[in-house]
Amino acid sequence: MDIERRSGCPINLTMEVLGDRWSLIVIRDIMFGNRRHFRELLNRSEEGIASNILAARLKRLVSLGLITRLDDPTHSQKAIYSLTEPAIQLVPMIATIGAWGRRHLPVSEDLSIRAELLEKGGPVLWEDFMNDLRNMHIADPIGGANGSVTSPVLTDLTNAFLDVRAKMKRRE
Amino acid sequence: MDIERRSGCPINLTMEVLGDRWSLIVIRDIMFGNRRHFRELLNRSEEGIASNILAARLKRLVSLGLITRLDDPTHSQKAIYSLTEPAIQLVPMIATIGAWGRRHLPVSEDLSIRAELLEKGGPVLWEDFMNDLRNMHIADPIGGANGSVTSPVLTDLTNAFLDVRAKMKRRE
DNA sequence: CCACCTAATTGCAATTTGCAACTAGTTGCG
DNA sequence: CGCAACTAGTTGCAAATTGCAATTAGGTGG
Repeated sequence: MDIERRSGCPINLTMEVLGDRWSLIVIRDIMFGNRRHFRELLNRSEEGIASNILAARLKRLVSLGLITRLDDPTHSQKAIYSLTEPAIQLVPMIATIGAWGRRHLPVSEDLSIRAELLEKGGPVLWEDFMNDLRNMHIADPIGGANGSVTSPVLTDLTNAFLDVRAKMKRRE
Repeated sequence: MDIERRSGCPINLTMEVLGDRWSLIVIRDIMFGNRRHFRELLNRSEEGIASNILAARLKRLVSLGLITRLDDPTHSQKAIYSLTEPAIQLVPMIATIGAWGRRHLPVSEDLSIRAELLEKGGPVLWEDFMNDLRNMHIADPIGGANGSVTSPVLTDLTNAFLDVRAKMKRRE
């Protein structure tokens, strides 16, 4: 698969790659939710992606070099989706997007705590996170998928999210 | 107009607002090209936007509060489109998007020089640019549109772009 | 007064999206 | 073995969106 290349502008080309309603959502779930299998991405999606759309986006992202597809040794039909280096380098962009959305759009408290921490952590935290992601997606994608390789940064973000969600539940 | 609100995640909401092929392109042209009228946006577009798409996007961006539409006093049919504060705060996001695109996609030399300077300038330059944009779009949108209020940062970016483009022409 | 400029709108074909059902095969458990 | 549940998708179809070309309705300037 190839992009259209309406112009050589970096903004335009990035929008041609990621400028649809689902591509960045899929990358976000792989990156922050560590969803590494089709079913995880499908069933645990906040936004309720349809299976055909998910399949099409995964295929497209693989062909664009943003994710890789690897056979899961524990199940001959299972595939492990992992981020590539270009996708990992989206961390600063995703952090900036999250910071803008949190400030200007009607976000919910639980789903925006990670964006808040990511913004507060700044480039130093982003670099740590990117190094964690390299370990879980490039150095050892199988270990990253089955939980034997973890990310300290992601653990902190996830715990903060679960804390806020629990707090919200108690308030109900 | 309202967004769909599939979920309260900041990434998702931002993609619901800007996650299509044209919205950010239009904002980019207003912001970096200072295209403030319909015809300028239509005819001087690198990517060749169609008039119906441009009209629909302008209407949508106005209703989402990212741009304003003001009657041009020099021509009763002309409208001046200006950025609002939320759109001006997209500068860091656009800079980060441009930096990623420049690094990972087949950009052209002329159209990526601004992204390079914006990345090199960092948050300090972004703040200067945002203050310039406030002068040209919020404090005095008419002056900003007719050229009597200008932006030093934008002048530098534009000159660098024209230099590179001239250099490329000479090499042909 | 007429050509050109202004911001769109309209008609229509092609593409994309979204939903629901379905496929084809694998695995775990009794 | 036998069967339910799980795996990654595919298929069919209606609805919405996009993109192109032509057109509209009025305004301006010589």
